[in-house]
Parts: sequence; C-alpha cells; structure tokens
Amino acid sequence: MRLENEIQQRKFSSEMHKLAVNILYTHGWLVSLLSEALKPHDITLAQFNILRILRGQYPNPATISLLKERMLDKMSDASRLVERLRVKGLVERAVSDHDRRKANVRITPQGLRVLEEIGDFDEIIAAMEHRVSKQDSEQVNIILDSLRDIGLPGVQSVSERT
Amino acid sequence: MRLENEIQQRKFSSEMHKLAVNILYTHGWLVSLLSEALKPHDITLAQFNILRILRGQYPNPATISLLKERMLDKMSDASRLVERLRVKGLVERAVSDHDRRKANVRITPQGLRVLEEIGDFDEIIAAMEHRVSKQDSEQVNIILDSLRDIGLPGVQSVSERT
DNA sequence: AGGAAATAGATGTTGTAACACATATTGCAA
DNA sequence: TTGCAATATGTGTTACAACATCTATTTCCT
Repeated sequence: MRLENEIQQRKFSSEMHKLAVNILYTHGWLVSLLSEALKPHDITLAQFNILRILRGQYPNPATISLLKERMLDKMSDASRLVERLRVKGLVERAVSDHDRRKANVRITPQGLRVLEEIGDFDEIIAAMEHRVSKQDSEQVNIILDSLRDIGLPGVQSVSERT
Repeated sequence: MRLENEIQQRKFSSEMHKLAVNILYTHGWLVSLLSEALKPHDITLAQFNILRILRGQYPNPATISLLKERMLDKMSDASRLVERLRVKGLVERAVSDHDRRKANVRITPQGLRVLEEIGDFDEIIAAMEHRVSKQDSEQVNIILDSLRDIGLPGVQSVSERT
C-alpha cells in the first residue's frame, strides 16, 4: 500500500522526503517480520546478528571489538548482548591468553543449532521475492548505497571523499 | 560505498537478502543523521515524531490513541513519550470533558517554536538530493511500497488482499 | 625500568520498543 | 438499573541503543 495511506495524513514536500520516511517505515515493518520469526527461538534480532557474526568466525573466536565493528546497529552494547547469549548457552567466553584485556567469544554447538533452525529467514526472503524482482532489488541496492555516500560522520574518512 | 564493504565480510545469497540488510543498515545511518540534527534541540526522534503529529492537529488536540496510530514505529509507549514532552513544556495534556478516559494532548507555542527551529531537516534532505535523483527516489518509493504488500500481520486486513 | 597514553572491556544512565497487565471509564444489554 | 464487555490509558518489565565513565592491561616513549 502507498505510504501516504499507511501512515495516514501527509503529503510529502518532495520525493526525497518521502523516501526518508519510507526507509524509516519499511525498516519498522521488516523488523516486525524478522522479530516475529525469531520469537519461537527466544532470541532477539540483535542477538541473532551476534550469532551470525560468530558463525562467520567459527571455529575461531571473536573479540568484543570485532563484534562491535560488524554489528549493523553501530557500536552498541556488545558486552551485555554477549552476556545474555552466554546465559542462554549459545556462546562461550574466555579471557585471551595473549592479551588479558581481550575476551574470546565463540558460538557453541547449541548456538549453531539455533541458527540452523532459523535458516536465515529463507521464507521471509522468498515472500519478498514474490513482490519485487531481482532487477528492482538490485536497483534499490545501488540507490541506497549512493544515498549513504553523502557522508556519515564517524563512518566516512576524509580520504574517501576525494 | 557498497554495503558489502561497509559491513565487511559477507556475500549475500540473493539481491533480496542484500536488500533486507541494506534497509536495516540504511535505516541506522539515517537515524544517526537525524538524531544528530535533533541533539542541539534536546529532543529525540520519537519525540520529534510526536510533535510533528501534534502540529498537524493544531490547534485541535490529539488523543494518545491517535498518536499511537500515526507513529512510524508502530504502537509504542505514547503515554510516556508525551509525559517527557510535557515535562519539557513542549506539549500540554488535559482530561477530555466528554470522555474522561481520554487525554487531550496539544502542542504548546514553545513546542511549535522547536519544530520551526528544526525546519523539517531541510538541509539533510537537500544533501541527500545531491546524491539521488528525484526519479530514483520515486522508483525506490514505489518498490518499497510493493515490498511491504507481502503482508504484515496486524496492519493488513484480509479484505485488502482481494 | 617507570610512567603516560592507548586499548579492551565492563558498568551506569537515559530514552525507547515491545509486551503484559492493571485501572478507570463508558456503553450496551438483559 | 445493574453488570459486563469494550475502550483509553497508565504502569511494570525486559532488552536495547547511545552515550559517558571507569578499570584493567598493554604499549610506547624516554
């Protein structure tokens, strides 16, 4: 449905204005779908992302810093997220031998099993592919990548701007 | 920059998979920009959205229910958001005469002044328009609107699905 | 070696989202 | 009219994001 109808009420001052609101709104919609799919497994989207990163490293451990770098939602609270996953038995943590400041975090077999059960949201992705073609997805990806190039302080370095 | 480089590490299993991640990532990027712009005015994005809705009603009041309906982030905690704005003097609240269950919430002149100062993020929108054409924005809007039509429980009614 | 600076992480705080549950009020039906 | 269901909102809880601050450890410099 058109965004104007879904949020009722407004006309947008420009297509870009609508695009900004559309990104915010579509994000909320997508997060709802994904969270709903995770609920039976009793983990949150943030915890799922941590597990995904850890699986990418497996069987090597990751440090908290590496998790922070790779997380989608910027730098957040990787320490406490890891702790909650540890309590659930999905990850294990140990102090590094070589640098006692570092924590080695590794996904457990049980954590790997949970990821397998979830199966990367294949059904949700498939449902979305019914509505939007590969070509359209590709184009949106290109445009969103361009959009972000206006420069986010802290992500973009001066040298990248030419 | 391409998403793969920004989040380092992965290849996506499909364009749609990348699109989903791209929406999550671009949302985070956009929220950072907007929050940064709001910081000098000492309000959060959620509070800003409430003020926008109230300005749309002005000089009529809105109820908490109406705010919940119009909020971008689904139904959340409109009561407590309004309370924080009230403490700041940006909104006022009164019990409805006709239905004492309802709260009449109205933006104050000071609240209107804050919105004027912020000016609808015009600079941010303009910066984004340097990177993405009106045509491209329009197309992304159409595609995102289609994407959401796969059906979000609670938003979509059976009668809308034909 | 000795100490400052940098690094890795933990911890505390505020504002929110998502959810369950409690309370007050209204409206409707028997 | 009485009583129950529906409505509108408030309150409590958990998990998070964003941010600041603190501690432990390592590295670097002299």
